[in-house]
Amino acid sequence: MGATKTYRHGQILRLVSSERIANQEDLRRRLAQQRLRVTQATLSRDLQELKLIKTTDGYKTGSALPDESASVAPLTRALREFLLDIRPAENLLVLKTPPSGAQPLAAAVDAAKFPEIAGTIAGDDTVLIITPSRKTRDSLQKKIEAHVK
Amino acid sequence: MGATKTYRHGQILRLVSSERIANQEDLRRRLAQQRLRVTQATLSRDLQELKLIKTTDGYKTGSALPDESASVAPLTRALREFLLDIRPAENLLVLKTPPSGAQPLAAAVDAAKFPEIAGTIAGDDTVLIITPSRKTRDSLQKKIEAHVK
DNA sequence: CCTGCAACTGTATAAATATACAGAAGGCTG
DNA sequence: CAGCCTTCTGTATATTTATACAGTTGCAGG
Repeated sequence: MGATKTYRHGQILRLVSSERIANQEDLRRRLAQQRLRVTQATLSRDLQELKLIKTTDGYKTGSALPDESASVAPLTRALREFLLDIRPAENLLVLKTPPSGAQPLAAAVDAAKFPEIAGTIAGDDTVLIITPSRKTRDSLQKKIEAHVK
Repeated sequence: MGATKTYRHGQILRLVSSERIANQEDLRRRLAQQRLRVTQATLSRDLQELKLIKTTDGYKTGSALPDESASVAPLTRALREFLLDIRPAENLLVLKTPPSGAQPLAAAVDAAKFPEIAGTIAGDDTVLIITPSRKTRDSLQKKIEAHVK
């Protein structure tokens, strides 16, 4: 019974990686061209099983994601909006923000998942970033400064 | 005017990374607890701007994704279903399947995008995989065998 | 002060996606 | 072979997300 499903999954993966499939209706039509006639409901299930992800640029496999864009853009935004000052101190980095700017900024920094960062603590107008060493702190600082330029 | 939007974005990033936000209604309620009252429509726009992605496990940033699962799972499936025998021959790998199993299996193998594979040819019950060298063939063979175990 | 414009948001609704339910088909056990 | 699972799928519908449109607000230039 099950041969067609696996085959369909293979075809879905192929299509998705080779062209832009904007939604399930698109995909259904595309498959129909190859004699694979199924309903949207089935495709909804297929896409879940294949763990394909809907992006603004069509469905993608988790690995084939543009990366960066998601984590970096909001960080740049947050830094532009909130960052008043950067104060290095050995293996620590202190970011100053306007009142109540620290929480959102820290969230954006955390979301960016810098490998240098051991942890962050945010108060009201101050974010403390802890890195393992002076060297990693320096590397991180450079990256952050690059964002605001 | 725009201060609240950026702040809201920061909060969304924080929430999304710290708890499971299954849908926009969830997110709306969660933000409302913090005096951030906006409608689902606004959140739909926010999530797009932040490039957050909806997964079965809630919204995620592109970087914080589980990975692998997408391409590997269907291959395992296909191998379990179709693979009868593996026959190595120098830089070639011959996979035997039941009648008419070759096309779907080849589709799954292709979709997995192994770096070792130069190309595949599928007949009715035989898939021929071509790799650049004996060494790469060996590497590929090991990977495939690992799937069926 | 007006006028025009751009950014932001809500309301209402369209579009897209997920799912409850039921039926068909294959396999397994006794 | 009957009875019983399990898998897969379609239909119909519920749920979720995106968007057309309109209103508000702040700001820039005249």
